[in-house]
Amino acid sequence: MRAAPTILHLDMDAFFAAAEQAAKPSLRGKPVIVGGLGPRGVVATASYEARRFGVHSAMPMGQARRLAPNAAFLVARFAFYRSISEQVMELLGRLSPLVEPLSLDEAFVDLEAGGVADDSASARAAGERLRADILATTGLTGSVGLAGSKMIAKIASEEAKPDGLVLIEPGTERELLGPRSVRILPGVGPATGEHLRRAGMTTVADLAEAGEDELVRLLGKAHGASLHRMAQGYDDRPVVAERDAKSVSVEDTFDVDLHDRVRIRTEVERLAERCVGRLRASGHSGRTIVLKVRRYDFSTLTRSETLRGPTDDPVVVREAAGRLLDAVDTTGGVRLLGVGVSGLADYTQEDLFAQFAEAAEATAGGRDTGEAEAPAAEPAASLPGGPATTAPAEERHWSPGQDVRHAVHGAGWVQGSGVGRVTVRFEEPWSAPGRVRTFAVDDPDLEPSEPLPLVRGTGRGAGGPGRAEAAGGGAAA
DNA sequence: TCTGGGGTCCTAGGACCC
DNA sequence: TCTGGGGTCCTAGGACCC
Repeated sequence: MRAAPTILHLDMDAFFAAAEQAAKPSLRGKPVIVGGLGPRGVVATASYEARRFGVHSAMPMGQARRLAPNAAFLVARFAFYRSISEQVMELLGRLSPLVEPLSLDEAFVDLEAGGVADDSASARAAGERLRADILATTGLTGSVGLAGSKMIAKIASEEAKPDGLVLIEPGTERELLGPRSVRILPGVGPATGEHLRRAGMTTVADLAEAGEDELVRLLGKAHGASLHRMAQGYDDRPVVAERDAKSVSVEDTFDVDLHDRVRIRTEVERLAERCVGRLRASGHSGRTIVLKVRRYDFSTLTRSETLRGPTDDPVVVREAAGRLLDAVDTTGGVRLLGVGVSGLADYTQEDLFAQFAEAAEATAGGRDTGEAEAPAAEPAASLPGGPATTAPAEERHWSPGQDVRHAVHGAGWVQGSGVGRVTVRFEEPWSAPGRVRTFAVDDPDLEPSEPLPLVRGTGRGAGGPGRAEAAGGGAAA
């Protein structure tokens, strides 16, 4: 809590969808929906045009298709969004050493710590300059909230959307919050909201008038106490630059439920190896292995096992996950499987002794030479997001939204594919809306390519044009 | 075409220890 | 020995967030 509104919250507007519109001129001004395109996909982000049809984040894709059948439906390209995010975060870093990213498209910045603002006027100026810089660098708009606390800054940026800035003068928090729904407070979701409603509290003012004792009785110690403070407009959480990861996990929802026990085991092992790949990439090892199973009826359970010491050995994690699976009843079918590791330790501080003991124990049954094979064993999953990570090598798969390059027609993106054909629109971020052409899916002139930068000249970020990775050449026979 | 994937934090009970 | 109380670790589940 401070006397000047020097805590800034940035929230990029409809980030994934806006990035796609910036990359694809023909989609500007049109409804765009980004998310999982499979039979069980959900919406990650809907453009403002799509929101007018009632489409929103976390909505099942099937429902989104019914509401907005003419929208462009695109697969999420996380590597691309990450490259834009890095450019934005770098701009934030110029304002202050205290930047706390919350996700790819959202962050808090402590302007006071950066020495760029110490009152309302200077804070507003810094916020407006930031918005202009983001637009110039990425071609995208972001909304800014400024306030004396994190909570209020976040509420302010929400209020500012889209493409705006809202500053809330310290001292006016309570009158601002009072009449609003309890749901605007961070930490009040559907369940807590319903809980409070049944207790007769629907507005923040209701909450503020309730005693702390009552809220604690209703919601538990931590939640009740924190809500009591938030409702008064009181929030003194600092902006924290680096927070260590606490867990790493991967999960897959299958297009159809899995019944075959052997297949289920194979998938768990694959997930374990992917999880370790991510764990190692982050420079960690971990002690607790978690298996997650969602059944046909959406009921979800987790089983965990804590090892004697941290590990980043794929064999150890795979075998632990396998043991956990042994104790789970999967009759009726499995919709989702996940494997996670928590209790993270710095890779460099890893207790090799414990790891050896653990490996020896887990191996009792028959792993041969231990260490040597482990690291290189499974280079497979090359980081999240890459559309083709799970695609079989033989048959080329074209995802809607994917960037491609054609030997004759140049840069474009996949609009759709089916029955042996793929439709490509040829345009670039800075070009006019382009033309559509159709090819055979195995056309040797067509290859996947890297995203182009959104703003011409700022060559950084998206990896630059040209480099295609055409695994093994297009003539897959 | 009914429900993703990656996280965080909290609670509660039991085991175990002092 | 009729019975306490606190602290920590582990496990499972739930709410919430983007």
